[in-house]
Amino acid sequence: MFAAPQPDIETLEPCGAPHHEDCGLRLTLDRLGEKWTVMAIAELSAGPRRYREIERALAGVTQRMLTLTLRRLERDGLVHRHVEPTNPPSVTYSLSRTGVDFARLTAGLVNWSRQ
Amino acid sequence: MFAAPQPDIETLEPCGAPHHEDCGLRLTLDRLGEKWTVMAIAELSAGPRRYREIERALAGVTQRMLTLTLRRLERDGLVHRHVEPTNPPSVTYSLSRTGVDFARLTAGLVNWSRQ
DNA sequence: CCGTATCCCAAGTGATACTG
DNA sequence: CAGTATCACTTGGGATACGG
Repeated sequence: MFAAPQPDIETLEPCGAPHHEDCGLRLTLDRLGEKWTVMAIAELSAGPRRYREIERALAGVTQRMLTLTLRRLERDGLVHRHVEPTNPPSVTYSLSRTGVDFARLTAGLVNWSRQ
Repeated sequence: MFAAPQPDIETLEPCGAPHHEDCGLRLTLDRLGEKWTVMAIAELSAGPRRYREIERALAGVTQRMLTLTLRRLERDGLVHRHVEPTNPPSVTYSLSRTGVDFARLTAGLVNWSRQ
């Protein structure tokens, strides 16, 4: 994952404490709480996408938020960003191995949320 | 679950749009993003707990945030709140059926976050 | 097409004090 | 014991405009 190792669920308690805010679980949860992350991952789980394609798929997202979301995902190793230096430029995003795992995880959330 | 039905992952896109903010997935994700929710659920997954016990388990939580968290979980049907009208009062929280399901789901998140 | 740069507001959270 | 009531702060996110 993208951060430090973490105890199991029986000793989960201190994870929210000030001195534990950088733990892996917290990073995961914070990410899930971000407004556009899961939808971006879902869209990319269907295959590589260009910036504009993702923008269209995520109805209502602003360019600012989409860029922020994708950059964070890239920083954390969940997506790859490939730039084709044409004019105008062409940028393609795709899931990394970790990103695919994450997508599987969130698919479980999606299903659970339906019933 | 605690809200409206939802399309599957292939048609997930509009879920973040203004007119879809009340969908089940969004509610689930927002809840996961809340700071103390998952830890409270984890603590309760080990058995019923009194207010003070949860407070001690969630190192760093304020009374305000703990109450807010538990009230939201109760409102959404994930935990039960049982008041024993003694003096001083004794209040016990426990997971509902749905809460147990939710705990299982988050356990997956915990494991994934560890590596 | 693919972004950056500002400005601004509302929500989530924390600190602290008080109470039946 | 199990909360409420305020206040103050920080951050995420939206609106808008501009740029290579």
